[in-house]
Amino acid sequence: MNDNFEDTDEFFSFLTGKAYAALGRRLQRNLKEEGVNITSEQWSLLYYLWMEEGRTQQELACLTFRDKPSVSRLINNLEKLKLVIRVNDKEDKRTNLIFLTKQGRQMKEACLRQAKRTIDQALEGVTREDMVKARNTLDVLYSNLS
Amino acid sequence: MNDNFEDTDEFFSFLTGKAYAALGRRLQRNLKEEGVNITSEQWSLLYYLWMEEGRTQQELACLTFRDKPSVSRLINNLEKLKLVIRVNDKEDKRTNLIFLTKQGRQMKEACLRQAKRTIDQALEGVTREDMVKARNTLDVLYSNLS
DNA sequence: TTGGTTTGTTTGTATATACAATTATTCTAA
DNA sequence: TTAGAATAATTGTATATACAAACAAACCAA
Repeated sequence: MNDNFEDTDEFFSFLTGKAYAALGRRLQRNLKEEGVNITSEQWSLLYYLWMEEGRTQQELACLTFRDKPSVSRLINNLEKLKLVIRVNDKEDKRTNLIFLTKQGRQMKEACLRQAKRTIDQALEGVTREDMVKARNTLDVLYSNLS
Repeated sequence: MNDNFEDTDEFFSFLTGKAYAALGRRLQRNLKEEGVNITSEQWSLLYYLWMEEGRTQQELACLTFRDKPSVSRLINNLEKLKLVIRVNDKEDKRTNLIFLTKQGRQMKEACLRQAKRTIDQALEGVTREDMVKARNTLDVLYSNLS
């Protein structure tokens, strides 16, 4: 990279997270159309539970790149919505295992369908190659900063 | 894009915004090292004021891709920190023009320096070409969703 | 000129996030 | 076996965000 400050503008306008934010808003909107009222953040946590239940909050924090308090509070909200339950682990009482409720499990189909739809909308005109490349660049960036 | 759900995983893990979040955290940390205690969000708003003062909140909202309430509250906080002031426009009393205080103006150098440093840290091992490509991909994505 | 619309900002309300400190449980090493 | 370290989760506090609704000023058309 060269040294002038114009890069600052360039860089931050590309990485302001606007694409990410727009994607989250669209996902939420698409879910709403399907009658599902959850946030994109809640979606991302549920996603890993649809893949496999009984994870710890710690695991969910790792998977979703959040800190533990954030996950704790996300789960509070998901519990209020009756989509998940905390089950205190009998083996290790410090740990909560997070399970889907029946209602949470039933949403899976519709939610994955809307996620797919959101992605299709987002990626119109983007080749798979470009998408993978961008992903890799962002991954390098993330690991540089971690 | 093909149709299987594995893409969902791939896609969302790349676009969880983790790179963006990590960048913001690092910027904030770097600023703190320099003795500047502002958030990365506050930085991004100040950035456009360092380039040109006297902008309206509306303009700042556009430039930073935030909604108007978000900008209003960001400015509340920046006012508390004595870094900016609202000046009610005499031509159009609906409008506030946002100016830097002396203190806000003095931070420019240090803040831009730390931004540059943050970017250098983030982009280690990333070619300019890859960075521009990723940026373009994200821009397409954003415009698809807007 | 006046009444309806548009525009710029703020307020209300809910969610999400970070960081630091705390609590509760488990592990571990003397 | 027990005291101190490590681990899982929660709480406190502050910031940022979205969406909807409210408010005030300005514009505009009949």
